[in-house]
Amino acid sequence: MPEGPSIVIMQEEMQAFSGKKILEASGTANIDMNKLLNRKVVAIKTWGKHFLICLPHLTLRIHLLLFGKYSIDEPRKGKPKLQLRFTNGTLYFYACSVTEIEEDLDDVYDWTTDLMNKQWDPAAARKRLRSHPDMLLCDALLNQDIFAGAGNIFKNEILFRTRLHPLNTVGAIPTSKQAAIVREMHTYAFEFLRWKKAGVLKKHWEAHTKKICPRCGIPFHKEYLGKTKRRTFFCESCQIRYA
DNA sequence: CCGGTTGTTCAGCG
DNA sequence: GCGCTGAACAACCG
Repeated sequence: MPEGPSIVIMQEEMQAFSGKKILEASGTANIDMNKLLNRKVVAIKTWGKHFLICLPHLTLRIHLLLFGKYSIDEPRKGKPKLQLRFTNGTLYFYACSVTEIEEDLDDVYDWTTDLMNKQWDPAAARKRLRSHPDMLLCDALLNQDIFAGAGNIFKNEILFRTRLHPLNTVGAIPTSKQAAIVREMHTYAFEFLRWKKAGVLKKHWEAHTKKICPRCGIPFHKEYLGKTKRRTFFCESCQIRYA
């Protein structure tokens, strides 16, 4: 579930609870459930992979990590980390991280970094990318300070679309390629959203989990690369290595 | 049925 | 203090 577009879908599914009062709060998360009682959800927001339930002067930050799941009205097996009952239904969150944010969200989050946000700023993203010349592309494309909401699927698909080898450093590639990464990231984010909603996301993968390059037909490499050591699928022939 | 993973944080170590 | 490694979390798919 966890990449940015999936969190936007979750937000849409839970939007009916915005404006509602918490009648019951429980779960294994290490927060004080009592203080949530009778408080009104003033907004539900997202930033990258962060799902934000805003109460007056307090925000619950839910991160699904790798395995997290949620449901509405239908409890799953296992103990929820957080369960919130409202007049119009109950929200369940499993295997996730739940933390509290006391500060003003605008002081915590740079909304221009979030691929899914209206305030997404490609020029600012190019600048942030450029500021890490020694970072490998396979790490940069997962960096939430540069591309909030991007995940491993994004990384593999964008590197393939831009014909860039994952082991290039940011500084080694042309400025035009840096711009192409930023552009494709944003384009793919909304394709991901559309395809995920339609249940056809996997069908559109060109690189992620693939064994053969769809462009030239030779076998993909599958390696765990970079500081992030995440699965990377790439074509040694089609994806250019500058340095 | 087991192995692997759309992710992040933190403890422990050198 | 730094960077690196591994653990922890714990659900589902193939």
